Amino acid sequence: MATYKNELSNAGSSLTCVAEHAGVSAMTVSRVLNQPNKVAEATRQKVEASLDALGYVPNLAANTLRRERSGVIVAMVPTVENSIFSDTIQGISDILEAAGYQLLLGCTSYDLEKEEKLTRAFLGRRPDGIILTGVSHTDTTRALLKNAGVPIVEMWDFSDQCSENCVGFDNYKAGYEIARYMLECGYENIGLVATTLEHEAHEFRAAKRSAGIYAAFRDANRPAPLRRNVSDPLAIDECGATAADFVAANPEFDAIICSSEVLGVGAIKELHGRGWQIPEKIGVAGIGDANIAGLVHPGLTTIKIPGKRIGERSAEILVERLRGSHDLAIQEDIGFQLVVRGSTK
Amino acid sequence: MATYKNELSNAGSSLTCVAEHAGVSAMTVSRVLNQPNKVAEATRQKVEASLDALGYVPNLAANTLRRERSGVIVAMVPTVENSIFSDTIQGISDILEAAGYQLLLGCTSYDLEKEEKLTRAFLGRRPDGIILTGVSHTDTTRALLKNAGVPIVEMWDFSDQCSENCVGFDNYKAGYEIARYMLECGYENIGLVATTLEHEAHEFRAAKRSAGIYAAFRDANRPAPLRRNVSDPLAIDECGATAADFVAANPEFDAIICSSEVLGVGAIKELHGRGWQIPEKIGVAGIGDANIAGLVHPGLTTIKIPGKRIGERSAEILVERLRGSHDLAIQEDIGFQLVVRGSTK
DNA sequence: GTGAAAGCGCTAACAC
DNA sequence: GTGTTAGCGCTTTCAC
Repeated sequence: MATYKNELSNAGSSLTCVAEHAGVSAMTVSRVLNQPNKVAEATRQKVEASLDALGYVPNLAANTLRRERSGVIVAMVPTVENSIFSDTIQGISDILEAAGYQLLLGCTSYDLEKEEKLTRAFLGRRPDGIILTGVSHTDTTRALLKNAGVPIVEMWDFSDQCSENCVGFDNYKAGYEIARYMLECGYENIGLVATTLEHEAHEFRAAKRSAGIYAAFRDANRPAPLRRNVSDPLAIDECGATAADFVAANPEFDAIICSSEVLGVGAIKELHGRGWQIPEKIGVAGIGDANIAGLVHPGLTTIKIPGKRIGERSAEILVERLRGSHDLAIQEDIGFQLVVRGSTK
Repeated sequence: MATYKNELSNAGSSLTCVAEHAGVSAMTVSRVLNQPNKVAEATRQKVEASLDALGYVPNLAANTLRRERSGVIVAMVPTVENSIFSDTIQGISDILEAAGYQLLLGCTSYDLEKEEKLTRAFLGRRPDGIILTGVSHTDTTRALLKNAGVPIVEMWDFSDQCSENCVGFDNYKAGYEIARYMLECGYENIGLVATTLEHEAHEFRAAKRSAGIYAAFRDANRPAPLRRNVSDPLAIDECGATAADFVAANPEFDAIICSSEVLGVGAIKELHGRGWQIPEKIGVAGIGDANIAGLVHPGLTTIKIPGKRIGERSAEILVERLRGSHDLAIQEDIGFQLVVRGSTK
């Protein structure tokens, strides 16, 4: 005897329930959902009424199992708490939603081991595609991804030697550019405040930016800048204190380059608080312009990275790939932009 | 004949493949994965070797289908681009990860219709729980949720009459508190700059905050403040311009209350830029302290909302509920905090 | 235009 | 301790 659930509990309401309710077969209901034009008008209306009456919600787990296609895209970013990647996530989300995909978001905390763990866990969902931040991953992560045969996009970095899809900017050039600008401004004694994340591997994006900074000094025939590292690059007050202490300890400095937006803004706030004149007494530059560089006074001279665009393009490329429009890996340099504000003269 | 895939493509590698490779039944492999102590040591090692050799990744779609439990929690927030909800998401993510759940994130753009759409789509994944922002939803959304029988938590608002789990703060009180503070400061002519989102329903959180503000004026026997609305409450420059124009048009103002952090910060920047002395000439207050209120100069006097805590508790309560520890709905008032900075005297 | 059968990968329930 | 059977909800294939 029929056992379809009534309107008060669709928790188990299946195609079969709807089929019984409408007096047709499950297949017909499935067709109404997926290829309605292959169903007679009268049948369709009958089925749609039952669909409504039972409050049917398709079970996408069954769908995934049968179709070997989940409609899920995984994206992993280093942090979601800080706003660095907020607009990237928004960009990804917008594109995926329009294309009918759902977003499974992971947060790696800048930790490749955690990225590996998440990759393993997420692959269980049989995602149709994966967006990763950066081009550095553990060997196991790479193996897992390759093994799974899922198309991937690496974002927020750029390398034309990459075999994967890759959307971002050249972190080395970004570092080079801000340093070049500061040197051309005529600053004589520039200090560098940077994160320590880069100890891991030279592939890291922060390490690339530092490398670019050093290269600009070399090309200008200047000695490498004195450097101080911050331990928690997202803690703005701590960053500011470190930067200000660094300046205080090196009276010859006329400027500092900070390797991130948070660092730069923290430095401006703290130096300002301690009575240093910016930019007269000390110039400050940063890298990154997500949402706070323009708020402090004076504003932070920095490198603007089009995060939303990176997210959008990453998702777009993945979607195109899934539609089969592209077979070759795409490497896309989104570029960046020098933004000069009041923190430099 | 056996057809298990080799190491280069696990795309289809199933329990059965692993079982054949190890010379056992699929059930035994399943046991090694789920209840290893019920398997003989020797068998276990053999199976684990095969698991490794084939790079087996469990298919969670099949798991979900069979177990009627997906291990997925859905969370929906109004925006992911602005940092308002960033730490809430981080809080949710931290707790869920520790509890072994995956997070499916949705962004409603402050739109209840979109929330309904997303709800429908996400329910297809058979999530084990759902976290929603606010207590206002369309009737259909409510019906869908009820019908699905999924435990839910509503966050970022608080109502002790709510039949659902609810974690947040009293938006009305938050509005009341900032207005009360400004009145007690001795400001005589206060303007109100607010968002227009509240046109929808009086349930909306922004509308509640406004209602609280008006109530504070009434309780102080003051007439309702003059008010101006901003159209895009997330566009900081536009917000600032609107606020500054409002002040310029009403020379009698000695202070303004802004209904959000972005508004408040935008106002300070723009007023400062136009040469208004803050707080001497004009006081500025806001609501919200996600990450920028303390960066402008002077800092914004505002209401700090513990977003991360809200996210953590929301996820915790959901997880407890899923473990069966609680049956009754929990309403938890996380509270808020008045933060006085330089923008008020 | 519609339906019946089979099977995606997994595990609960029951043998042995 | 291990294997067999059945079925979760869906769609592909083929039959009518």
